[in-house]
Amino acid sequence: MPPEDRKKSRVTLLDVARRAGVSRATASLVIRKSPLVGADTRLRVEEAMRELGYVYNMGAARLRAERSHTVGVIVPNLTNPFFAELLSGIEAVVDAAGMVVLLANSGDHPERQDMLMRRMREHGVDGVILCPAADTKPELLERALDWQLPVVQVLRHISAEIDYAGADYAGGMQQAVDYLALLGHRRIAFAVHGPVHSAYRERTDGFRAAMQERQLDPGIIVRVPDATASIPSAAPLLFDAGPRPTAVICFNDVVALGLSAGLHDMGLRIGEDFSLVGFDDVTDAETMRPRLSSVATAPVTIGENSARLLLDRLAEPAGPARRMVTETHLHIRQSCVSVA
Amino acid sequence: MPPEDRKKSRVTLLDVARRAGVSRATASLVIRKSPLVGADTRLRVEEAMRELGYVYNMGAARLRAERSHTVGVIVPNLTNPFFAELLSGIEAVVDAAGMVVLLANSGDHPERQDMLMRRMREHGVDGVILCPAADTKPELLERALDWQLPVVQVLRHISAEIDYAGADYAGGMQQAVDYLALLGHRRIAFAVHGPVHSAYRERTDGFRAAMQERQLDPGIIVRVPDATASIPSAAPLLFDAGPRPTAVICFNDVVALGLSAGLHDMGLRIGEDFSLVGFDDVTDAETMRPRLSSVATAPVTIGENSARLLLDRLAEPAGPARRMVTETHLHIRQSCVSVA
DNA sequence: CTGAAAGCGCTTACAG
DNA sequence: CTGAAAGCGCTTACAG
Repeated sequence: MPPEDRKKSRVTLLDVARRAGVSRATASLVIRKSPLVGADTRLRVEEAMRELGYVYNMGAARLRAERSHTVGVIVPNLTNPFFAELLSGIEAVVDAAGMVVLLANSGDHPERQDMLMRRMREHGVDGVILCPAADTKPELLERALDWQLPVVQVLRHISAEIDYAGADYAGGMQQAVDYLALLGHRRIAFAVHGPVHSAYRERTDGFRAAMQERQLDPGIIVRVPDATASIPSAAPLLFDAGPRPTAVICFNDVVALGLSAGLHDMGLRIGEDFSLVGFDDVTDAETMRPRLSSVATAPVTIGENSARLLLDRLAEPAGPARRMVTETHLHIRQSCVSVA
Repeated sequence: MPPEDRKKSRVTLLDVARRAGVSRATASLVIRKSPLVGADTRLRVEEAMRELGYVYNMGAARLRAERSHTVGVIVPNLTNPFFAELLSGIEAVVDAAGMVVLLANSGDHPERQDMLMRRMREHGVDGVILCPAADTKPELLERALDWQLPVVQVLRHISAEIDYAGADYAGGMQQAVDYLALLGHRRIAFAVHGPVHSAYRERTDGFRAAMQERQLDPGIIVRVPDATASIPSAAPLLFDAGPRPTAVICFNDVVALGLSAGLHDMGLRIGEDFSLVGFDDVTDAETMRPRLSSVATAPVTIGENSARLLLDRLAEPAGPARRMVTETHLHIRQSCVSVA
């Protein structure tokens, strides 16, 4: 108990062992909860740890054991609430596994992402969960394979040979189109923005396929600005592109929020004069007025899935690549009307 | 170049040194960019590193050097966009300093937070940026001091002797009250929610002081649910608490969004029949309709400040505690009307 | 400007 | 069930 001259040098496992009258190896076994140690010995060691204020040194352990209990997470964006929810799901399961996340933001720049992957490696992460920046070269993943660094792709994928957790975006688009078609809409626009990547393509292709399947014009696609604040003013674009749509499906809820505001500014009443469906179903969907009907992609669940995939991979490095693609669900609220 | 039987064991600094025909110490100096090494030697070593595919092992370095180039970040919440922006600011400056963030979510539970602090220590972080959970005991910080673990408080503070980065919440409330008073409002409600902590108290006290200063009734305070989705239905509470207010100041934008929806549901037109001002000015403020007038607390900046504070502290462990409290700014948009 | 030696705090076989 | 020894990959003085 008397701290004596602690302070100056950290208390080590050897100190604990000496105090408990056992060898360092035994103390080490106690820490790792090995069943090899007798109950009384265990107690003595645990008490010594408490008395001395011992703190486990992961760094030293990792050096010897080659495991860091650390997972890298690289996302292209941190301010989009969608990624915040994803991150929250990842953090929860990583944490529950007794590990900790190293977070980094690639800003959707492949070069930065390269640098970050290197940094993660230098820090000895056991694996990384990566939402690949747009235009990431597949080589990045091959290199990771070379490095023996387990990677799981989340939300976006660039290689079929690597674990992946995402949602069935194409299916989600199908649900949105089906719903609007059922309400009688024939001219349905699709509003996109942001960089092009697998999720972008799946959403766009999903929209086109669903429209074609119903013999509807799949070509009313408008691109709105990436900057959130500029989206509202882009609403008129919806009516510049050929046939006047009666509804719009949005690439994500950020676009939906922005267009909803912009349409309002144009004097259109969402859910009365015009229909709008969002994608992702973030919490804002419920708090806007009219409430936004949106395709739920459950980012928290995707995050959890990606973390579980990685944990499984660490346990079974050699297994075949897995994909966890969750179904989407159209959350119907108030932003759509049926048309005659 | 020929990888030979690499794969099985990692290439170490000794391998690099041998390849370059120098000693391990010299190779180490090259890595750390010491000026002691001759240009030609440096080049030879760098080439050897490239040829061998050498990766620096932070873990080993940290063991010897007692620095991990790692900072822990503990927040009470990850899904609130406000924290996402904060995190984004932190990540940016930590990253720019060549360090990496270890992220954890306390869920606003002091016990979890204790566990996380311990975990951070075990992982050897150089310091931690902490947004203390509500009801955190000050002892937590004293212990950190004991541990020689640099901590900076962010957004909320529980000790004046520890660095702190936040915003002038009371001043922000003053701005909100002044603005509404100028528009002629006399009965102004204050809608709060969430756990009680320093920022909560500063906002509440700030509201009360500003109201009193203007001889207005500071007592119309209503508590709305914590769950975002339940806030709209709490809007009627505003009119149950004594004198009928003509305006409401919200604890944060999450409350503002929710009440805005709820007031709309009651048939009130924000910015015409009723006035509402938010707090934090997150991106949603600009995209809602009517646009939300909100007190900007600049979470990204606060995040940056906290990270800089920590970096400074690492450079100068002994200096006096510092506080960086940024001014708020009332961003006037469309959600308020003047009353006769 | 470069090299040989010791050591950071653990874990891992290997004996007993 | 416990102990003595070696080693993980670096950095840190200390000589030269």
